[in-house]
Amino acid sequence: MTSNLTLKDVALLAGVSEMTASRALRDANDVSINTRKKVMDAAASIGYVPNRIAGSLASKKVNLVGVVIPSVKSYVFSEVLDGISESLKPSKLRPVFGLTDYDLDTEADVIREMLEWRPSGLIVAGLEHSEIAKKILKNTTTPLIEIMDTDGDPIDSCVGVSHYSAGYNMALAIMEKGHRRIGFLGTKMSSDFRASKRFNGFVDGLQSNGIKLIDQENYSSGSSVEKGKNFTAEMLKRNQDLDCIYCSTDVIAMGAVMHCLEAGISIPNELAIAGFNKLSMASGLPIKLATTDSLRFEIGKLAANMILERNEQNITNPAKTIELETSVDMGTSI
Amino acid sequence: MTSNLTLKDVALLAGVSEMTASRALRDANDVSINTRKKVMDAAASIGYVPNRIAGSLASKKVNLVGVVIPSVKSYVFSEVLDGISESLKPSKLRPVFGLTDYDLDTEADVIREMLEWRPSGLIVAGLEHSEIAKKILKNTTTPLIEIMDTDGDPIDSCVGVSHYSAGYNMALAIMEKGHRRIGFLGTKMSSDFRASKRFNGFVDGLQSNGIKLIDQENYSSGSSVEKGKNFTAEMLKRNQDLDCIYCSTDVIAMGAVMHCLEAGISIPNELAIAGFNKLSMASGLPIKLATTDSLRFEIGKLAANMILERNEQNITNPAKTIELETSVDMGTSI
DNA sequence: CATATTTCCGTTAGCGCTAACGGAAATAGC
DNA sequence: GCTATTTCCGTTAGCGCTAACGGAAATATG
Repeated sequence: MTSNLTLKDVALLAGVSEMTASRALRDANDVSINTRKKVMDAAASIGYVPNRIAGSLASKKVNLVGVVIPSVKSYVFSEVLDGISESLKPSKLRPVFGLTDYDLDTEADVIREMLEWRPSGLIVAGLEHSEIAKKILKNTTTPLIEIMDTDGDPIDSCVGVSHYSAGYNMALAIMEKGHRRIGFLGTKMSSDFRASKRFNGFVDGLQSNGIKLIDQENYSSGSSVEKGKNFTAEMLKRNQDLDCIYCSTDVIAMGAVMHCLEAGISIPNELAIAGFNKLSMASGLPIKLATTDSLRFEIGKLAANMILERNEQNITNPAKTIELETSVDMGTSI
Repeated sequence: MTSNLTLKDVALLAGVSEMTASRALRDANDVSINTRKKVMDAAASIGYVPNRIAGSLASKKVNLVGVVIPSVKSYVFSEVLDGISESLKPSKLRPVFGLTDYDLDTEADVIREMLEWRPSGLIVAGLEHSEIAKKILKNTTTPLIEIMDTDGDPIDSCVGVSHYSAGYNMALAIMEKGHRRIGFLGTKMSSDFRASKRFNGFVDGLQSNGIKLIDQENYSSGSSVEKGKNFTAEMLKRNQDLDCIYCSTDVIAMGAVMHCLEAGISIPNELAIAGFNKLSMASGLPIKLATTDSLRFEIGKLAANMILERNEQNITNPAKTIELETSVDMGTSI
């Protein structure tokens, strides 16, 4: 409500019509310097705050970009958001975030609610959606960018990396370093499709050299350093000859490193450890963690830029998929 | 645009008036079961997505809550957002986030933009704002909750902890453990008011026992484990008899711990370390970090609940400040 | 100086929806 | 049976703003 002041109040005070006041405040170009100043002063003096709801309805333009992500707690999507914010900053578009909590039904609800606001664009994390969500997304004319992941069929445009390849290439890198008795540690992947793709890529990568996973642990609930530590200990107890653990995220890998530090296990001589994401907080570790940069910031930037492009041109330009190349960051832990 | 379908299309197809269609879709209570079904089916068959812009303008209700925070990268505000999301989930209100990047001018812009949408409430992190922002906030009738921090003068309502007390009490806890030669490590605090309040409280706490800070380092740019590690090394080089470092966040404290692990410094015998926030990722460390829980999740929940309360009652209930009690979590690092 | 052009501002008509009222049909009451 | 009540739906008006047009005044053109 902010107060009940409307454009009429400003116009009356400035002694002009509502239309002129509207133009002056939006600095459209059909207003003289004098009247503009009058209007501006009038608006400032009464503390007028324009009503964007009304403005958007009249102009049929809503300068918002919906961003649908699973969570803000995972240290992963925050950088995506940052990239989006940076790209949109110089424009009139503003991001609006919605959280799905890794649940596809919630995602469908969030997407529907977002579209009810008629945003200028929609950025959605991931390629997997419920049937309802897919139907809604296919039906809309709002520019849509699915991000993070390119292993699948985008509905419209897409920016991401191949998580399958990331897993596959990490397997090759690990084997090249001579490791053969390899375990996998991650969270239950039924709802984390990208982690699951990395896992599949990793297994196939090992397979290309005739190697099979010795052990795997998929614990439920989210990633944490502490769980990484505990499950590494358990896995090593089960398989005393294990010489490498691939973790589905750096957070878990940090836990694995912590266990080694505590137990006096030398990395990578006695145990090699690799993760995924290239999280900045892992950079404080005594060893440099082997990982794959998931290019989160860049993905955010590019996705937002695609929305901006589509908004400038009125022509509906065609769907485009950008697959960013990842490479294994060897570090000193494998 | 989502498509150009309007209520009129639905009404026509269902053979009812726009008003009836509107009522049916919002499940207002003046529609028979038959016609409701007719309308629902019609809407579903053509993939109608209601236009909330128009709806909000007509009903003068915008079920959004603006949330203004500095950043999503700091591992701190994500839990606040989570608390807010959880509180709002069962209601019709939805959170909309805006980022200020720790800049008060940006904050003022974000607040202004938020208010232009006439949200049902506004949650803003911190008590320090630019003069412009203060003027806007004082002028608005939108329920406002300032969060995180209670050391200052709230404009309207407020939920948070006393950062001054947190620093003060940590000083007492550290001295009680027998430490006397104490350093402080943090980021430059000109823009991080809460860190600055903790620092002041800490210094005053030491002072209450006649103790002065031996050394302090305030590096620019954000917190990171790596910087915590490096600056700890430097500080120890400067002051070889230091027996404790208080870090302005757990992230920095983790870096300090990392340095000790690498350098073979025993914690807390040779060096005591304390942080702030009680971040979950610190729980994987070999020692339990002494810290103060900043109650981020709870703050988010309470703030959102206050908005909900205000929305239910039409009476403008009075401003309220909730100061949550913090306590020092001793851990094993001091 | 008359005409063409530009600059500036107002009027009209809606954007797509809902609040509020009113009225017809269906049900209840006695 | 007729009136009182409830159930259901439509009509009117308007939320606060802007697009589009048009027209008067100021300036330019030759």
